[in-house]
Amino acid sequence: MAKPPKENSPITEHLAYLLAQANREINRQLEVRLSKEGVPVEQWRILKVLSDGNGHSMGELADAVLLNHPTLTKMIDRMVSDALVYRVQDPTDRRKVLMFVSDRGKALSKRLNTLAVSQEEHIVESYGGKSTNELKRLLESLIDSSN
Amino acid sequence: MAKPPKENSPITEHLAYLLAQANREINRQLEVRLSKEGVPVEQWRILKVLSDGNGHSMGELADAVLLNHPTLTKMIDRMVSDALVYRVQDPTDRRKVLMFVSDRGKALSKRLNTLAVSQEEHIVESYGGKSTNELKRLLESLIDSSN
DNA sequence: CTTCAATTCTTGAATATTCAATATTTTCAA
DNA sequence: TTGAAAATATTGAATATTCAAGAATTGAAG
Repeated sequence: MAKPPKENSPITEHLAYLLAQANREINRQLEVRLSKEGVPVEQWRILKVLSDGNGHSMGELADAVLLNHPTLTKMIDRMVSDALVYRVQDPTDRRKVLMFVSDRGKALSKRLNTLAVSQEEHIVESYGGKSTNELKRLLESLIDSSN
Repeated sequence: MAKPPKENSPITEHLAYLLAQANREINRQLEVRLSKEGVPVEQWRILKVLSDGNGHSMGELADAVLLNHPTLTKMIDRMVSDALVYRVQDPTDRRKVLMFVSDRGKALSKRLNTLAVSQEEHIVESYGGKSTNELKRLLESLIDSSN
């Protein structure tokens, strides 16, 4: 039952490749939707994570939104300029910076979520709800098994 | 049965996010393996695709290896310097450039494949052969349904 | 306590990617 | 057959990402 690809089998049989391809495609579609608000996918992730209203440290946030620390720092700089988020020094550990979403950021986040949800609805339509749920379940457990 | 995320559900319930997360994780693992040969994942893809021995145009290749044209051009420049691949102008359509893999490139490709296969074997061990195959099948059909 | 190592975030330089424009060749309609 | 439009690949400038180093704070061992 276990069938890793053979040495000479096409690249399209590698899990790593299929994941990259699927991710690229879905990400591109999402990008198109979000471009209505002129915002990259990463900013949607950031706003979504911060929208729980709690402060999140840069380290936490970087993990959650799948960005390296320096990349996140620079993206947050831009978002601060756009008044979408703001920094507060963590009073209990002054090495840390806690990020919060502004009202403006919350409003944008809401609009972005609508767009993201509508994308997923579109996927569910063409791909099927059952497949979508199975795929999600399998991805979650792959991620779990990789830690 | 169809359950797209609600507006306020966590980002971890979005297919787009799960794909990005899984891809990031698996890609990172592969990167570690391939670093033994000092080669980025994209070069593995390129060498693998070219290893069928046929000439592939830059356009074809860019699609196959999931890179934009200019990015591919520059990566190929490096690989030409490293004598892994070479360019030939397509005699039947001189707008096109056909890429071929050199002997040195073939040898490297073989070693890279061993590493990539061993990664997938490792995934199969911890994640299970059944899950791996199901996941691959679902990813393939997601990709199909997105065209 | 004090000092040294670890943690957290940011910065700057090096590197890579992307966007828009260019050059070349082919296609095809008039 | 000619000339305009489309297709293909590359280039250069603008942008973004990454790597390595730095600054500030905390933790913890002696």
